[in-house]
Amino acid sequence: MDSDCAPDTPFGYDAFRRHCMSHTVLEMLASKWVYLVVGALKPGRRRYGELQRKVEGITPKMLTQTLRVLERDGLVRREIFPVIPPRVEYELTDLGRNLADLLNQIRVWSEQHAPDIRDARARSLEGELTG
Amino acid sequence: MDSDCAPDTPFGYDAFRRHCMSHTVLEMLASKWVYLVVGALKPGRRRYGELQRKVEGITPKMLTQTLRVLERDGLVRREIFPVIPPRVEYELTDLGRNLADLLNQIRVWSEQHAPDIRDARARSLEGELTG
DNA sequence: ATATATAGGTACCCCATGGATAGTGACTGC
DNA sequence: GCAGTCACTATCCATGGGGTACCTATATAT
Repeated sequence: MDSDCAPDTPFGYDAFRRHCMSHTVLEMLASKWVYLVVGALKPGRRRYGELQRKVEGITPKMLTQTLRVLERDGLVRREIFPVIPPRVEYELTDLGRNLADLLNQIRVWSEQHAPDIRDARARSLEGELTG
Repeated sequence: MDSDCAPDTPFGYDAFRRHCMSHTVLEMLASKWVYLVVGALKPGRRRYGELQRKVEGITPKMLTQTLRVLERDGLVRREIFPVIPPRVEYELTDLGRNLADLLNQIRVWSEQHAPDIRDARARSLEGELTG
């Protein structure tokens, strides 16, 4: 799990190796909810309910789970205001903002190339049916 | 599922909306095996077994499944040579290469920032124990 | 002749994880 | 006094990721 998984690579880490720390980081990032929650936090600090409304279809369980993972890994900061009804705000850390720029590019790519992929899927289905 | 999920966004797609095509694209990309297989194909065309050795820990089932999804979505091309023992080669399409550059940045990020995240996790655990 | 290795997969089973639904506490507004 | 707000937690169920075994057809080794 330490950096000695690939001493010859630029940063001493190699995500292709299953027990390398960078592999587990990739595992954490490989979630559509991580993309979307980080994307929703990119413009600035947000409350729980705002995130839930922005990320359509996320359940409270998955939103909480995703936020806790991001907090644990130092990408998100959580601030609780002891008022009633409760008020909790989330914001990206420096590390989180750094990552958000990259994840955002992927999100934009998926929006840009959605038609290409839809066409590819259609062609693939077509080929399946006609032989 | 069509582009009318967000007519006002730059490309007519919005990944935050659950039934938008770009959301399903993000869903497809949100897999560590997609990252690693695309990363392994980035330098050039590769055989099945080469991919299996490069992506440490991937099972034949997941490798096949991942490659089929990438092929279906037009990111990877598959070429079969009818010889014995069988020979099958995979390579990125133009669309796949385009994506690979982005995914590669994420993989590099995860290698660069693995120590930061390890430290954050350690601090998080520490806080749990001491209160 | 028999055993083993290769290459690129399938077939099968199991359990962890994701997803859906319901509930909770402490107030405020009607 | 009843519904609504807010940020969750608890519980159940189904999907799908993951592991193992197996397949075909040949070349090589014993």
